[in-house]
Amino acid sequence: MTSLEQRCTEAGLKMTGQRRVILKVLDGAEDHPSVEDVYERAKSVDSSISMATVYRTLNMLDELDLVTRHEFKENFARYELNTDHHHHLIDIESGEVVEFQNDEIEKMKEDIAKKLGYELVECRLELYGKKLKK
Amino acid sequence: MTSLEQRCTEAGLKMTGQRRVILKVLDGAEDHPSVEDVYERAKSVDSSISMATVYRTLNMLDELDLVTRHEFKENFARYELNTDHHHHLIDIESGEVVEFQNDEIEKMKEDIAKKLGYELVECRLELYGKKLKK
DNA sequence: GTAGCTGCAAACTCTTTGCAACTCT
DNA sequence: AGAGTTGCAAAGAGTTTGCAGCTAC
Repeated sequence: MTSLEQRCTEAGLKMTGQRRVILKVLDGAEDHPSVEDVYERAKSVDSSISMATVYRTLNMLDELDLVTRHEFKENFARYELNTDHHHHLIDIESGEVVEFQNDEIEKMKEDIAKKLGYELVECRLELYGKKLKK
Repeated sequence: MTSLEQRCTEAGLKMTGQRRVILKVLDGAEDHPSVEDVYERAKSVDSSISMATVYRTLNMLDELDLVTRHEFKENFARYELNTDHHHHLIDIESGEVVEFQNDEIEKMKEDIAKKLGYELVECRLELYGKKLKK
C-alpha cells in the first residue's frame, strides 16, 4: 500500500479498485500528467475506469491537498503529487516541464505581498522558454 | 482617434464601428476586464455588438501584441492593454487585481532560466492573497 | 468591387453532475 | 445495511467557427 493510499484511507475515503489504480498511476508518474494522461494510464491497468472517476478522484485529492492542479498555458489541467514546494519552467517547444526552487524568490514574494498590504496565500510562478543550444 | 485605434489601422485592420467601440472600452478600462465585461461595456454603447465579435477582436489584439490575455485562477480570461511589464497580485476575497513590478525578480527569472539551459521567452507570476488588517 | 468583418447559432473542449446500479466497510 | 463510489450520458461554461449578409476602403 502506497503512502498516498494510506493518506486517503485516513481521510475517510473508501479504497475502491479504481481509486487504487489511479493513486498508483499518480504515485508512479515522473512527469506532470494531464487528466487524459492519468485516464489512459489507469485504463491500461483496469479498462473499466471512466473519465468521470478520474476527474472526481483528482478533484478530491486536490481538496485533500495530496495533489496539486496546474494550469499552464495550455487548455487543460495537469496534476502532480504534492511533495516539496517548487515552481515550473515549461519548454514551449516540447511541452516538457522542469522544476526549480529558489529561496530568494520565496522571500521576495512574501515581501512584495506584505508591502502591498496583503498576506500571501498562494502563488503561481511559471517560466516559459526554449532550450538553449550549446 | 486613440493610439490603439491607430495601431490597429497600421496593422491593416478595417476600422468598423464595433471595433472602434471595443477599442475605446479597452482604452478606458482601469481594471482587468473579462470578455464578458468588455462585452457589457461595449454593448452599452452599441447594443448590436455580439459576443463573437468581442472574442474575435480580443484574440486579434492579443496576436498583434496590443493586449495581454490573463488567465488567473478563475475560469475565464481577463484582458489588459499592453503597457509596461508587470505582474499581478489577486485578492482572493474580492477578486481585485493589484499590479506590481520588481527588477530583482526580473533578473532572477532570467538567471534561473539560463541556469536550467533555457532562453526565457515568457513568464507568469501571480500572487494570491488577502488584505492585511491594520 | 471585394476582402474583410459581423451576428447568429451551432460546434468544440474540458469539466462537472444527476442518476441508478454497485461495493467497500 | 448504508453511505460512498462508479459509469454513463447529459449538461455546463467559456470559447471558437461556418455561413450568409454587410461594410470599409
